[in-house]
Order: sequence, then C-alpha cells, then structure tokens
Amino acid sequence: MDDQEPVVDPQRPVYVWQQVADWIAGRIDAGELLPGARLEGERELAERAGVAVGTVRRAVEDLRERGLVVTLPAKGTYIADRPNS
Amino acid sequence: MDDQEPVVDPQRPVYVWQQVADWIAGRIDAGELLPGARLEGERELAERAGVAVGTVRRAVEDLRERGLVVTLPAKGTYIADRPNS
DNA sequence: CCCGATTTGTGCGTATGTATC
DNA sequence: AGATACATACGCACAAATCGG
Repeated sequence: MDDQEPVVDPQRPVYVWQQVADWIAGRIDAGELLPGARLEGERELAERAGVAVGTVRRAVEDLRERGLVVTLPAKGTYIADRPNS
Repeated sequence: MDDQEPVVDPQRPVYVWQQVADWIAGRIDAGELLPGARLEGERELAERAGVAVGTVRRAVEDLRERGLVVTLPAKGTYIADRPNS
C-alpha cells in the first residue's frame, strides 16, 4: 500500500545523495513542485527516499548551489523562482 | 465586514515576523503612520495580522533596529522621525 | 495615594525545521 | 547515524511601568 517506485538504488555507480537530488530536481522540472512551494522536511524526504537524513541534507545542499531551491533555517526549503530561460 | 486583505501568508518562503515588519514598514512608507504617531499595541497588531504576540514582538524589534520606530516600555511604540533624506 | 486598564518585558512549554558536532 | 544546539512560531501567564480617574 505504501511502496511506490524506489527513488534511489545504492547499487548504481552514482552517489546516493546525487540520486536524491536528481529525483527532487526531476519533480521540479516536471512541474510537480512549483516556484514558491515548500519542499517536504528533511526527515520526511529521508523516509520517502529510504536514505539517511544526512544524505538528504547533502542533496538539498546541491540543489541550493544549483539555485533550484532556497532554504530558510527553521522554516523550510522552498522552490526558487525560475530565472528567465 | 471585518475581513481585510490578509497581512501574512505562513506558506510564503519568508519569515512571518519579516512579513509583519514589512507590512508595518509599508504603512509608514505610505504615510499612513506619520512620525510621532503611536503604533497599535502588540496584541492588537497580532490579532490584526493573525499571528502570535511573540511574532509581532520580533517584527517590532526589527523595526527598532532599522530605526523606524521607538519603543517606550509600558507606554507604546512610536513612529520615529524621518532622517533628512 | 490608590486602583484599574493598558502596554511592553520576560519566561516557560510545545512543535517543527535546520545547523552543527 | 545520532545527539545536541539554535531559530522560528504559537500560546499562555505574570511582572513592571504608565497613565487616567
């Protein structure tokens, strides 16, 4: 009832945190997460992806560096506004 | 009869106390609150904005640091005199 | 001088979220 | 991975100062 398709595969030759980041980036790209929307909390994402919280943190940090999200400590991480393509 | 446009939106990627501070700063900037005028009490502002008193306190503290208002304990918070532009 | 209403100041507890070690 | 720290946010309660009657 609660298993959806797995988000990451530890076996693949790609860092798990990168797989998580790509998963989230994919959701943004697909329009599932619109600019201004709040991303789920770290713990929730970790449970959903089946990885450790630290791994999610590493992934979100990457998204931040890519400018895809903005993090407000103690409030949450939000989808950034799209720069004019 | 009593609903005006909402002051804050907890969902937005901006701290609530910051939204409250900006709201008040906007009223000052718009000339609605003139120098020397008394700002509403914390609880009144909280009710108007639909936030907790502590959040208003945080907002007013910010306005104080910005030099926009002056607070006299047990008396009230007043709009500061404009520095020569 | 005292009383009561009002307002800011402060502390505690709870919840959630990120930051740090 | 786990534990601790820190910040936001809400809610409540009480203290202290002000001001009017």
